[in-house]
Amino acid sequence: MDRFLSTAVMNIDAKGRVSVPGRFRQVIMARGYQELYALRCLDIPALDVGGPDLLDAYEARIASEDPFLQTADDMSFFIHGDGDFLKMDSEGRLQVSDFIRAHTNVADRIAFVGRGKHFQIWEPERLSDYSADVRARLLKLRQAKLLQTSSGAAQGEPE
Amino acid sequence: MDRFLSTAVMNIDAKGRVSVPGRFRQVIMARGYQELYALRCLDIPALDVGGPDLLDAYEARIASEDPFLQTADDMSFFIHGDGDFLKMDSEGRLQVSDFIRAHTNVADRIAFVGRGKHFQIWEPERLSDYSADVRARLLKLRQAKLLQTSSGAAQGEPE
DNA sequence: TGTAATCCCATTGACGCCCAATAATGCCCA
DNA sequence: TGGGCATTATTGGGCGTCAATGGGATTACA
Repeated sequence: MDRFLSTAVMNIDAKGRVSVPGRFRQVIMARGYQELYALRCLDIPALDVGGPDLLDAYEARIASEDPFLQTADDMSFFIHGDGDFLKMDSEGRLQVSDFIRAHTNVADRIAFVGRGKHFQIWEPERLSDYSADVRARLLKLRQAKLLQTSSGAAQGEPE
Repeated sequence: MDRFLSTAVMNIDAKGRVSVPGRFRQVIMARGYQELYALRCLDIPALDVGGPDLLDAYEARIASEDPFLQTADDMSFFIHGDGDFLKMDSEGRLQVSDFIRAHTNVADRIAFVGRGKHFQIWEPERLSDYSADVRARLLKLRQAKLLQTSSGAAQGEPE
């Protein structure tokens, strides 16, 4: 499997380092990432972390914007200038920099959240809050769909 | 048969392990699953467990969404980040992790419920409650249909 | 030359692997 | 149809391995 999946919470040691979960390290190697690039998410206190192809997705997004509008320029600034590299040491640990701390508010524990082709970094408490929000939104969506199609009832799950 | 069918309740041992029912293990092998992936059901205290193709269905669903809307992001978060791997040991047992316990409330016994292409994990008591709920809903639905179609009453039905 | 990042090695503890014991099931034969 | 046997599923628990961690030594950088 070469996708980042599941969530793991790791401890930050006295020197400010944190081990990247073994499963994630396997994915990083399988994908051939030599270095990790981190971007601050716009509307949530999390970082998107991935290889060079993390930028590809964003750049494709920029390409679809009108280059004369400010949006494209803002996006470029956000992606190319406002990110940071995360270097892993020989043990697969990375330094929890101020860049990470300031945006996520992590203190002594840090959550790694798989997102398929990349992963996210969260402060565990904030993550669980966000997770509850997401689940509530999806449940609402599901119930709305039920009302659309048939009469109520039918509790089953997605096939 | 290569579908997960029926229900089995198994004991959790002192080391926090539980044997996957032999019948389910046969299906797992027949389907060639090397590892199992578990998702927390949205509105019930159960886990959906299946192979990698459990994700495939969801990812196909995501692909049909506008990737820049929040719904697609929520779905990705739920599927990629909010699940967990269940590793089976050489005897076909799996570790009952906190991830499982927190959502299902299992203590010392755990119910495996076949759902065709995947199966579910339940706390036995809650499962029987849920089973009663499902039957009640279906019965209500059926009776409502009866009233709609034919003249009222009609108590005894063909078995 | 002080600070911080990186490397290296030791320790720990969880997890997977293995073997053995018991229980359950199906099968065969009288 | 019933009893005995063989096979398999389910358990229990010991042990080794490896990931996660802690901390000292070394190097890079300002």
